[in-house]
Amino acid sequence: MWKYFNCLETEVNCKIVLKCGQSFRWKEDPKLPNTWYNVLYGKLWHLKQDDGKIYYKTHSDSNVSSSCTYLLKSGKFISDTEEEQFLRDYFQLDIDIPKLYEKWSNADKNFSQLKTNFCGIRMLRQDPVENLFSFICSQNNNIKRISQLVEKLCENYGNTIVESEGVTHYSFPSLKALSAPGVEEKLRQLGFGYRAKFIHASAKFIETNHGGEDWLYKLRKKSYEDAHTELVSLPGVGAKVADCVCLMSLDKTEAIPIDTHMWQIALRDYLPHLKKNKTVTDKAYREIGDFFREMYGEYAGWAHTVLFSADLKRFEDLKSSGTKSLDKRKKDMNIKKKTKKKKVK
DNA sequence: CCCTATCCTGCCT
DNA sequence: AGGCAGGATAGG
Repeated sequence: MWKYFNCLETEVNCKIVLKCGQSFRWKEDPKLPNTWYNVLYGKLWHLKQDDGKIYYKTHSDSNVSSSCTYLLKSGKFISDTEEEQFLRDYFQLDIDIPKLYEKWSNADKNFSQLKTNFCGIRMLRQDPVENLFSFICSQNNNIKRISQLVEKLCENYGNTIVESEGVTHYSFPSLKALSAPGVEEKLRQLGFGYRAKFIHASAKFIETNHGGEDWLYKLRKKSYEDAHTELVSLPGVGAKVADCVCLMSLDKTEAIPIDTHMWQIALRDYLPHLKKNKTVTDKAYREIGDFFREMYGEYAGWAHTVLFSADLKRFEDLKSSGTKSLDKRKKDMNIKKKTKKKKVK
């Protein structure tokens, strides 16, 4: 039933990688610990990491997979016999993470303290359509609600892939489905708020101005700068979302999304002089990105994800260890805000 | 260039 | 019942 290949946790740490906010659809199976499932490219996938191996199996009722637009780096479509190859591509296993960790540790003392507790954190190579629209949903939201919204997109505009144990699993919707008339109204009704307009408008924009999702895939072949410039021309896509898409699905390893978490990390540990800023200006945004790119090199975006995940994990641990520590952290943040305001005045 | 207000909603306190 | 969240945008 399960197939597998060898893969150490120092290479891939599924527990973190699948749940750190790169991708919003991986769910841990409550009955099978350390097991996750998700629909990718027309199939329902189950993954399990154990004993230096990654186990996997897939299901699909329909032949949706034959119509999916996904291409492996080799340029081939995925078929049943190529599932391992697909996973190696999805996890980008040709990239030697321990070696990169070594490099980043030498460049950054702060990083070297993380490397033992947070090993095996790497970028997934996601589908650009799912990646783009998930991150349009992400603005002014937390992971939990982003996941809920993404799921609603799939339920309402995706295809049924497989039904098992009373649960229907859907694919992520196509660009065409999201650009159909009435989508904005429907999404508003479903609780997307002002993001409804952006989702519909971006889908339509790509369809009419660029001729469909092929344009998105082709951004993989363009430079980081070019791809970024193209993406921010979409409605609802600013520098941060564009960098997420560049990094997570367009093979731009140097792209560094600066969200409020990374902003805090940068102020705290690397660029304290930016504390004078009230908001993340375009200039500061670039300064932070350039700083990390200079320090970490070609795969700076991947290094950023390690910093980010470590910070996120700490925060979640605080949360689950009781409300006391959460309150304390919140209070700390409030105090900081107040003192900051005073300084400005 | 920097700053501010506004956009929606659910989840949290 | 009010604050706020893994932002984007328009306008001053």
